[in-house]
Amino acid sequence: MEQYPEQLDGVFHALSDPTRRAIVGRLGKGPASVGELAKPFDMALPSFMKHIHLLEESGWIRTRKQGRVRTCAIEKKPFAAVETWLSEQRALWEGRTDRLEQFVTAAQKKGKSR
Amino acid sequence: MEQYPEQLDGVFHALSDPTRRAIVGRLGKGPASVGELAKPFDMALPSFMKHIHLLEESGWIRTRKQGRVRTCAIEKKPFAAVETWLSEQRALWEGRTDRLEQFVTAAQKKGKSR
DNA sequence: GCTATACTTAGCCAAATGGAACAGTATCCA
DNA sequence: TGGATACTGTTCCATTTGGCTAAGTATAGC
Repeated sequence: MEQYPEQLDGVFHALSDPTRRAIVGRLGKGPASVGELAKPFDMALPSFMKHIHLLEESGWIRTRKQGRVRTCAIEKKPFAAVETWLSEQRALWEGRTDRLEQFVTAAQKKGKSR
Repeated sequence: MEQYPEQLDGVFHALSDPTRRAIVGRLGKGPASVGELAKPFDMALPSFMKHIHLLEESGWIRTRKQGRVRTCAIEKKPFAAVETWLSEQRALWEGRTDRLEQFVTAAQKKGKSR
């Protein structure tokens, strides 16, 4: 149930940048190449790549290079980590831990598969 | 439904530090003074205060000074903001937006008041 | 009034972040 | 083979972060 705190550091830090949230948002609709992802942003590619790397290191995306194209896809585990943290907090301020398990399980069923 | 993106920057950034997550966790159990909050941390007070200020600016806590004691309490709005973002993402990858409203409403009912 | 308490303000520092430019490398296609 | 495409590696830069110390202010209590 508990997350390794250092992991959460990265998970949340990744979301603190609008470019990265946008990337996660875009990948929610399906995988895409770095080039595709970069197009909407007025930013040099190397700068953009830093965000891609950070997202990969923090676990939000996974990437695979085939030929000269690197394809990116979303990872769902971090969402669960964030949800777990949220529900732990709610459990605290509601003063009862029994709802914790309930809430997480329900949330993950909505998010369904992996 | 949409959040102002700059607000989300701060909301997530605040959570990317373990000290700040711990403070939020502690305040989930009820209000506390800066001194009380700082006790568990092996950190100079001015350093600790920076975290308090950042949490206040990002909206996670509200503080009030009475006499020489500043008391801190949790704010619940940012939780809703995070939950909204999460559910928007889920809605995306589930390919249907109709569940979005549902999920948020359900989640907020669990978090109840405020 | 004096002293201890509870922050505050100010300034310093090393490391990390988020951007840039420029020059590679590795494929793909004609 | 030769050029265009899609990254990648390297280096640079200003700003932000997260910590520190030292000194200051404002109550609270005796």
